[in-house]
Formats: sequence, structure tokens, C-alpha cells
Amino acid sequence: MLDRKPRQRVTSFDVAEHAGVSQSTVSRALANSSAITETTRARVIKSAEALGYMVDTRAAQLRQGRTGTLAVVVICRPGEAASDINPFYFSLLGSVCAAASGQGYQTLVSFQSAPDQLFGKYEESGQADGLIVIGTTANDEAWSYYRGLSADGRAVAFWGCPFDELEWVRSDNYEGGWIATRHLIDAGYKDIIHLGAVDSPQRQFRERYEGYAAAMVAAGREPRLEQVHHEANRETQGREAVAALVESGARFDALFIACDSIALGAMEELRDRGISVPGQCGIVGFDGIREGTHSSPPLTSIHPDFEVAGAMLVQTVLGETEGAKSERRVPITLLRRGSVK
Amino acid sequence: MLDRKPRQRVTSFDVAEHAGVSQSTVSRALANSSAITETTRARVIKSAEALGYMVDTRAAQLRQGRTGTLAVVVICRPGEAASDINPFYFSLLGSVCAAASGQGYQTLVSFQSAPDQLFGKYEESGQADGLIVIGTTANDEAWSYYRGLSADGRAVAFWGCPFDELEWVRSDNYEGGWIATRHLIDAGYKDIIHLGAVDSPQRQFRERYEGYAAAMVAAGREPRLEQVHHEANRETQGREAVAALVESGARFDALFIACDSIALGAMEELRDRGISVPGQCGIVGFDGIREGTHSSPPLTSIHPDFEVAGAMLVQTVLGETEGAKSERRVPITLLRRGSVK
DNA sequence: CTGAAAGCGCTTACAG
DNA sequence: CTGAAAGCGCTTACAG
Repeated sequence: MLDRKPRQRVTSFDVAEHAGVSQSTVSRALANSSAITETTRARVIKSAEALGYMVDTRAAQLRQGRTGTLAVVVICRPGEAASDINPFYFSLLGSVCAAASGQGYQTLVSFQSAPDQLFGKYEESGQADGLIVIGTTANDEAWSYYRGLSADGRAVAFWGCPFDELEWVRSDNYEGGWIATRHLIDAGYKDIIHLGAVDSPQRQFRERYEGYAAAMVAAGREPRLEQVHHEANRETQGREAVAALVESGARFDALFIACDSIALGAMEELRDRGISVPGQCGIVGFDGIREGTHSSPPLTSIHPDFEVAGAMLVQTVLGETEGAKSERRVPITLLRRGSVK
Repeated sequence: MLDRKPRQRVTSFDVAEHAGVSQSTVSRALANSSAITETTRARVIKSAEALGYMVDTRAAQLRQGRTGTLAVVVICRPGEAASDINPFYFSLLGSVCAAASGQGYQTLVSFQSAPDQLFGKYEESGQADGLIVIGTTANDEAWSYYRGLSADGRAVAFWGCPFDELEWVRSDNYEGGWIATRHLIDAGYKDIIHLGAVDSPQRQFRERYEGYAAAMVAAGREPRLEQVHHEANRETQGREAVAALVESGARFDALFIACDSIALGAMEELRDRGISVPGQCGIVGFDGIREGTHSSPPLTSIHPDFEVAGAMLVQTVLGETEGAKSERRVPITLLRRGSVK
């Protein structure tokens, strides 16, 4: 279809001629410059409409030295298809695009995984004014590449970033861990274990554990951690952690689990072993993904506010956030579904 | 962060000076022009690296009269948040971006719903060489807007398009309906009803029904349709259709359902009414969304090949597809999970 | 208030 | 094989 298009570009010179003014007047009129009479502006606008003219954004922005565009890079697991990403990150992507649009920015989106195909030099190639990196996974090459880019003074904001020194936005993981744990305690569960990881490159996991641990201690209980193993995919991690737990003979009647994907796997393993949820074991996950709506029982979870997350990432890359990183925390809420009695 | 950046742009003139050649030689050397000695090229590349130079894509493409970019518009339901879209379409978006990237195109992504904020004039504003529209829903204003754009001779490719005359790509819905129905017949179900719609603006639904009907007729059975009602969201549509069916006293022991979201609602209603799946009622959905993995039982479904879907959309907008639209069908496969005995 | 001209950073005829 | 110059389509000092 591209080659079928005979479409001859209409320029501001064409409009100028049609309206009987100079090209600069056309430019000013359409840019709403206050230096232009409303009469002239009206005439220009009319001509522009008659000719189907639109300002060439690329040319305008080349001249202005900005792009009006934010690049959004989604880091995937090597070998993972772009269609196969955890829906949580897709939702985040959606809200980032929406927030950027709200600030008048376009979004140039790419999915990256292969180490030799990483590209984040959008500023020097004049393609974007800043970069938002959404990390969906551990991908060492990608993280160190983007860490380097950020260190060189580029405008980069991160989600899911393993490095504390970068400009990140995160869920309020500590608060989430605390609320999840309180919810289980209040529901009457006695032996609440955390399924997660404290050594994960996903810093968020450690923070969730810490919220859990603090709530346990505050309730006079001892925090207990069952580590998941990173090799497998999330759901397998959940199944294996539950299997290990049961086989260890540990007593438990509730699990707060570091993320929903792991929790869904854990619930399947519990069911296979005849342990009923929420009766014999209460479960709270983290992320509030839609898949949890249709599990049986539906998964109670901690849910970040996506709109705030997108807005914070955009604000951060645009340098509009003041104050400390600690304030770049996305608020979370408890999503009561069916896995807690 | 944007304003903290003192980064002074390095241009091809700087590289030229550093390498002791003219600016045009720099341009040619970096564009791999065969008119350049390898010795010169090497010197230029070295200087470029020393200065951290990158070609300004925007300027290059302004001169070349192309953008190297495809716009991707995701049409949402008015009022729907961009983070809340059916995951099926997010996966499609991912594979479109990946396919574009494979063809050397960037992707400018936007989510649109409000009638007064529709924007598809990427070609005339010099922002993209073509447009891919992913329609996630009925949105009359949006569809008629994009229909108009396409009619004016722009390069637009559609997914989920209610108008047959446009340049669309679709799942092989007929084949999918046929395979789903055969699968239920082969599993021994006797009274197989289709839950869907034949009058929906979603053309895909009608095609799925037709595949179902043909398979039924070929097996000497009578096709039976239970219409869903568009007002509610998909899951409610499923619940209500099952409720209506049961209350009508109709005999059925299997349902082929027009999409997974409806099917998940239908399964919940069946469970609430004590009808076991797959024992008393077999279910096959359509789309193969991940949420179906965790339902109970997991939802058997018809799954389109996302990579092919993305590639076809990109090919179509680039005008690289020959032949009839009928060939722009994305192949589907049966995803056997647990809702058929 | 409007116009003539310069220039954003490239690519690409046109010469040599 | 390389260079000087024009030009992609704008915005914005500089004049008037």
C-alpha cells in the first residue's frame, strides 16, 4: 500500500500561496502565535483545511530541537516472544503510553531481548527526548547496557530495575507486603509463610518480604521465608516451592506470595495435593493480574495503581519529579477476591 | 531529567572536521555507500566513535522523505483505561511491534478511545509511513473515522475491523469454528450449541459461527445459536447467555463459545449452577488467552499464531501482500487444555 | 503585525 | 573517490 500512494506533500508554502500570505505567517498562524491577527489566522486556517495541510511534525521538531517523543523499551527474556510477556507489564505499557499522551508526547515502543540488538540511544539519534525502560525479567546484558546509558547522563526512567542508583519508579512493595500479611492475620490464619526471594535481582521481591516480615514481627510472630528458584518460569517456581514446603513437613495455613504468577502455580500445586484454598490455606499474591480473576478460587492480591505508575514514569523521565526516589512509589490496594477466608 | 542534560549535539560536521574529510563523505561513509574507500570509511567510523556521534534519524529521514516508522493505534472502548485492555490485543500489539522491528520499522503506539481525540493522520504530519489499527471493541466513531482515512488512499491495515472493504487481517475464524466443533463432536458430545453473535460488528464472530454451523451440518446435526447481548462486558455476556440457555430448558452438553472472555464468564455461570465442565458440558473458546490457563478447568480454545498475525499486519500496511484478502488469514491451532473430556 | 532569510542535520544530485 | 551546494519542511531571530 505504501507505494500505491501518489499523495504529493502539501507544504506551508502551498498554504501561503493559497491564502496570499508569506510562509512564515502560515507557520505562526497555525502555531497560534499571538503576533497574528485573528482575521489572518482565520484565512490561513481556511486555506490549510482546503488543501488538507498538516504541519510536518518531523521538520518542525528538527528545527525546534526536540522530538516530542518518549521511547519506551520493554526488556524481555532472551527468546521470549513479544506477545508472550506477563500481562502485568503490558498493562503498565498501556498506562505509560496513555500518560505520555496526556503530557503531549508520542511513544515509540520496542521490545528488546537479544544482547546484540539492544538499542537505547534515542536521544543522540534524535528519535526521542527521553527513555522509559520496563524490565519484565532478569536479563543481565540488557540491564547493564541500560545502566550504562543512564550513567552517561541520559534521561532514563526505570521500572523493575535491579540497581538502586538509577532513576526508578516502584510499587509500594513494603506497604503491600504489610497489608497482605495483616489481611491474612486478621482473617485468623496462624502460620503464615512468605514464598519469594530476598536475593533476587528483582529488588521488589525483597521489599515485599520486608513488609511481610515487619507485619509478622509487629504481631509477635516469626517471619518465615520459602525461597523460590529462579531457573524455572514463575508458575513452576510456585509449584516447586509449595512442593518443597509440603515435603519439608513445615506447618503453614497461609502464604503471602511475591507475585501472582508464582501464586497461580502455587495454587495449582496445592490443589493437586488436596489442600483447599482458602479453607486449609489462605493465599495473597502481588500484582493483581487479570488471570487471578478466573483461577479457582480467584486470587486475592495486592494491586498497584497503573495510572499512577504510568504517570510517575513519564514525570520521572521528564524530570518533573522533585524530591527523593522514595517518593516515586506507586500506591497499592488490597484486591479481595477469593483466596482468603 | 531532560533539563539536566547539557549534552551538546555532535553533528556530521564535527565528525568531518575530526576525520579531516568533508561532511558529505561522513554521511556516505556511515551510510555504507560503495563510493567510499574502506580506508576513508574506517577513519570516519573511528572519528564517529571517538566523538560519540550518531546519525540524526529525524534529519536523515526528513531529507529522504520517509519516516521508517509505522503508527499503531489501539482502539479502546470509550472510558476504558489503556491498562485494562483485553490481553489478547496486548499480545497482538507486541507481535506487531516485533514484526515491524524485524522489517526495520519503529513503532509509534497510541491508545485511542474518545471521539474528539482520534488521530490517524500520521502520514501527512510526517510521523509514520503507514498505520496499523487494532480494534479491541465496538467504537462507532473510531471505526468510521479510520474507515474514512483508509478510503482516502492512506496506508492503513486493520485488525478487528467491522468493514469488509478495508485492508484487514483476521484469524482463520471459519476454520477455527470448524475445528472447535469437530473436537467436541469427536469427544462424544451430542448437543453442541454455539454461544456468540451473527449480527455483531465484530465480523469475526459471524465467521466463527459459520465454521461451527458447517461442521455441524457435515456431521448431520443441526446448528443451534444462543446469542449474547452486546450491552454488558464479555464475561457478563457469557454468564447471561448460559443463564438464558439453562432457563429456556434447552438440552445441551457442549458449548463452542465465540471468545475466551465470554467463555470464562460462561464457565463461572455453569459452575454456579452445578453443571460440571467438562463432564456435563464441554467447552471450547476462541483466542487462547492466558487467563484460560488458570480457570478451572483450564479452557480449551482456538489459538491464532500471533507472530504470523503481527507479520501479516506489517506486510499489509507495507503493501507487500499480493493476492486477495482471503489470503490474509492468520492460521489457528486447537489448544487442548481441560474443558473438553 | 508581517515578510525575507537563516538554519535544524542530514542525503544526494552535480562536478571534478 | 571526494567535495561544495542544494534542499527536505519547518521555526524563529531580525527587520520593517
